[in-house]
Amino acid sequence: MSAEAPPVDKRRQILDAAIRVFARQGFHACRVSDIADEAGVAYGLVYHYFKSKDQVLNELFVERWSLLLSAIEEVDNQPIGGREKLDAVAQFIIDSYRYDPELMKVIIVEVTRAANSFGRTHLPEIRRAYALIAKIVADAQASGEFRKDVDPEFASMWFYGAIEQLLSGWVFGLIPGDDGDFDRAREMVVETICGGLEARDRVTS
Amino acid sequence: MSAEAPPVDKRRQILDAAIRVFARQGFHACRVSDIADEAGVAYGLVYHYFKSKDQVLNELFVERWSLLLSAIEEVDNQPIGGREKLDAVAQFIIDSYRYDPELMKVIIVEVTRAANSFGRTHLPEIRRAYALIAKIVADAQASGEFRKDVDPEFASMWFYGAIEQLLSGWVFGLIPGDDGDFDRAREMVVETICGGLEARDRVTS
Amino acid sequence: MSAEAPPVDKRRQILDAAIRVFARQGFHACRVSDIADEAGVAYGLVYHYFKSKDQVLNELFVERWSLLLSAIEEVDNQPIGGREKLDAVAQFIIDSYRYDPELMKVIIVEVTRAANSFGRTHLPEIRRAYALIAKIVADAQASGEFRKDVDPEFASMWFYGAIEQLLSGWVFGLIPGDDGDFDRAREMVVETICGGLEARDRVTS
Amino acid sequence: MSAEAPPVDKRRQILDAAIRVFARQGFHACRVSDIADEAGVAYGLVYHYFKSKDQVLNELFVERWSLLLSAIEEVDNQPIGGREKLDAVAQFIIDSYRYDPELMKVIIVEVTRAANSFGRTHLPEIRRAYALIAKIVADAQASGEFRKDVDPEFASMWFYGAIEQLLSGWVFGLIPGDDGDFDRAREMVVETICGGLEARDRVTS
DNA sequence: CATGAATGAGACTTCATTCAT
DNA sequence: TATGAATGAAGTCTCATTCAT
Repeated sequence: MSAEAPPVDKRRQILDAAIRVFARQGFHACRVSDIADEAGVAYGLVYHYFKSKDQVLNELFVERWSLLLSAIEEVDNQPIGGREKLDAVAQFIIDSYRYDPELMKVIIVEVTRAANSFGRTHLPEIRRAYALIAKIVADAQASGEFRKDVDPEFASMWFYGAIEQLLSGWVFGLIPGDDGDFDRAREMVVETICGGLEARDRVTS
Repeated sequence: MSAEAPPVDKRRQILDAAIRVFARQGFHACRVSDIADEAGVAYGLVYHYFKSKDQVLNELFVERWSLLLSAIEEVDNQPIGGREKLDAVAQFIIDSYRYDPELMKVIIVEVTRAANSFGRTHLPEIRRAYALIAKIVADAQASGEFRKDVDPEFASMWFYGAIEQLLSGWVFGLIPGDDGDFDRAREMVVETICGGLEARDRVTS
Repeated sequence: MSAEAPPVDKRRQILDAAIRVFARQGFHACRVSDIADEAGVAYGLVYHYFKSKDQVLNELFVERWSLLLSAIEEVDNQPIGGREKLDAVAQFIIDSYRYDPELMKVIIVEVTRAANSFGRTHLPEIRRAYALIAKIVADAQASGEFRKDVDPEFASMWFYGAIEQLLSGWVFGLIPGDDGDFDRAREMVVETICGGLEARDRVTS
Repeated sequence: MSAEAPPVDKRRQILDAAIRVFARQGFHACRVSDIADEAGVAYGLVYHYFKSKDQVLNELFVERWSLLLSAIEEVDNQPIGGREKLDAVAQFIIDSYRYDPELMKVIIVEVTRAANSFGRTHLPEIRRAYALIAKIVADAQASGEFRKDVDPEFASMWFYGAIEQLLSGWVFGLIPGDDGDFDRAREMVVETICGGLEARDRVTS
C-alpha cells in the first residue's frame, strides 16, 4: 500500500469554508474565490462540485433546514404537551446556534431573513416549519391546554419570530450570549409565550 | 386659473420611487436606473440629490426609524401600564405597515433583517428601539405589573421579534393580511406576550 | 444714484480662480464646479463666459503665451548680441514664474508639457516660440558670435528645455527656489549654454 | 515539427498593447477596452493581471525607468571623464527613444512630464535620476574637469531637460528625427552643455 | 479531480454641459 | 447676468462562470 493522500472530502471542505466565509462577509459581499481560498482549493473546483455560488448556499440551507423540520416533526410525535413540544423546538433551534453559530447565522441572515432574495426560493420549506409549529399550537388548543382564541398560524409566527430574534441578537452581539444565557433565554421565552397561550380563567378584554 | 408649474419635489419623487423599486425588486437586485425610471427623472438626478444608491436607502430608513423611536418614547412617557404601552408600540409598528407596506417591507427586509450588510450601519439606532422597549418592560416589572424573573432585554427581543415576524409574514403572504387581521393580530400578540409577562401566583418550574 | 454693487469682473474672477484650481488639482482632476466654488459664483456662470472647461484653459494659455511671444520678438529686435538676447528670454520666462508661479505651473504642466492632450491644440504657438529662439541662435551664428556647427533648431530645443526643466524643478520642489535662486539659475544656465554655443578655437572631436 | 501552442505571454501582450495605445491616444483618452482590443484579449483579462488602468502605466514606467537608473549608475562607475559620462547617459536616453519610441513617448508624456498626475507617484525615482546626473557633474567639478561655479543640481536639471526636450521635439515632429539626427543631436547637445561646463581661463562676469 | 487563465456582461458613479427661471 | 437643477453619455472595475490543460 503506497502512502495515500489523506481522503479529504473536498466537497465538504468547500461547504465548511463557505459557512465561515458567508458568516464573516455575507453572501453578497464575498466572492467565489474567497470560499476557495478559505477551503484551500482552486476556485474552479467550487464549480466542479456546485453549479453556482447560489447552489452552495442552497445546499447549506437545505441540509440544515431539513434537520430542523425532522426535529419538529419528531417532537410533534411525542406524547407530550404543547408547552413541552414548543420547549423542545426552541431547544433544538437554540442548540443549533449554540453548537454551530456560524451556520445558523448564515441560515438566518442569508435565507430566512432574506426573503426578498434567497428566502424566496425556499419559502415552501420555511413555511413548512411555521406550519408544523402551528399544528403543535392547534393540537394543544384542541386538547384544552392552550386557549382557543388565538390563531395558531399567528402564534406560530410570533413564537418562531421571538426565537429567531434571540438568535439575531446573539449573532450581532445585542444581548449576552454566554453559555448559561442560552438555556435561560429558552426557558424564559417558552415560559412567557406558553404562559400567555395557556388556558386560564383570566378574562381578557 | 393661472398655468402654474406643478410644485414637484424631485427629491421626494426619487425617494418615493425608490421605495416602490426596493420593495418590488430588492435593494441589490435593482439598478439606479430603475429608480430614475420609476421616478421619471434622468439617471444623473439621483446622484444630484444622493451621494450613492446606499444613501437613498439610508435616508428612507432614518426617516422612518426616527419616527418609530419618537413614537416609542412618547408612548413611554404616557401614564399608562406596561401592557398598554406595549400595545401602543405594537400598534404603531403594525399601522406603519398597514398604511405604508412598501416602505416597511424595505425597512425590514433591507435594513433591520439585513444586519450583515445595511443593518450594520444602523445597528445603534436599531438597538435604541430594543432598549426603549426593554425599559418599558423593566418599568412594568418595577411597578409589580410584570413578573420579575424575565430579563427585560430578552423580553424586548422577543416582543419585537414576534411583531416583526408578523410583518414579515404579511410581506411574503404567509399569513392573512386583510384589514381586520392587523388589529386582531396585534391584540393577540400583545395579549399572549403580556399575558405571559404579567405577574401571577402561578409557580414556574 | 442707488448704491451699486461693486463692478466685479466675474469673467476675470473665474479665470483667476481657474489658475488656482488648475495649479492645485490639475486640469483633469478638477471639476467645473471647483472653479466656480473657488471663484464664488454659480457654476452655470462659467458657461456664460466660456464655451467649455477647455476654453478656460485655452484662454489662460493664449493670454500668457502671446506675452511670451511678444517678449521674445521684442528682445530679438534689440541691437544686442545672441547671449544677451537669450539671457533676456530666460529672464522673461523665469520672471513669469517668479511673479505668477501658479499660472506658469498651469501653462507648463497642462499645456506645453501635455503635448498629447492640450498641447496638441497649441502646437503652432508653441512652435513659434521655438522658432523665434532658433532665429536668435541662427543670427548669432551668422554674426560669428556662435559656432556654426550646431543646428539652431536643436539648440532652441535644448535651451528652452533646460529652462522649462528648471521651472518644473521649482514647481515640484526638486531644486531650491528661494528668491536669489532665480537669478543665479538664469545666469548659470545662460552662461553654460551660451558658453557652449560661443565660437572659439577649441577643436571638437 | 510538433504542433505546439505558441507560448504567448498574455500579460506581456497586454503591456505591449498598452504602450501602443497610450502612445497613440494618450493615457486619459484611451479606455481599458482599447488596450484589451489592441492586445486581442478579453476586457477582464486586463484586470486579471493588473489592479487598475493606472497600474498598467505604473508597470511600464517602473520597468523602463529602472533600466535608466541602472544605466546611469553603471556609467558613473566607469573610469572616464564627466563629459564622456554625460555623453553615455545622453546616448542611453536617446537610444531608448530610437529603439522604442512609443514607450519613451509614454514615459515622458504621461509620467515625467505629467508631474501633476502620474509623475507625482514616481517623483522619488525621477529625482533619483536627477541626483545621479548631479553626482556626475559634481565629481567632474571636484576633479577640475568642470568649472566649479555651477550648482550640480541645477546643471543636472538643464542637462536632462535639454535632452528630454529633444525627445519631446521628436515625439511631436517639431524637429527632424531621421536616423542620423539622433547621433548628431546627442553630439551637439553634449558638446554644447559640456563645453559650457568645462573649466577654462575665460573670465565670467 | 484539479487548476486558474480567460471571458464579458453589468452596475455604479462622474461630470461636462444644457436650460428653465 | 446669474443660478443650480436636470440631463445622459461614458468609463472603470467587479466577479460569476466557462474552459483548456
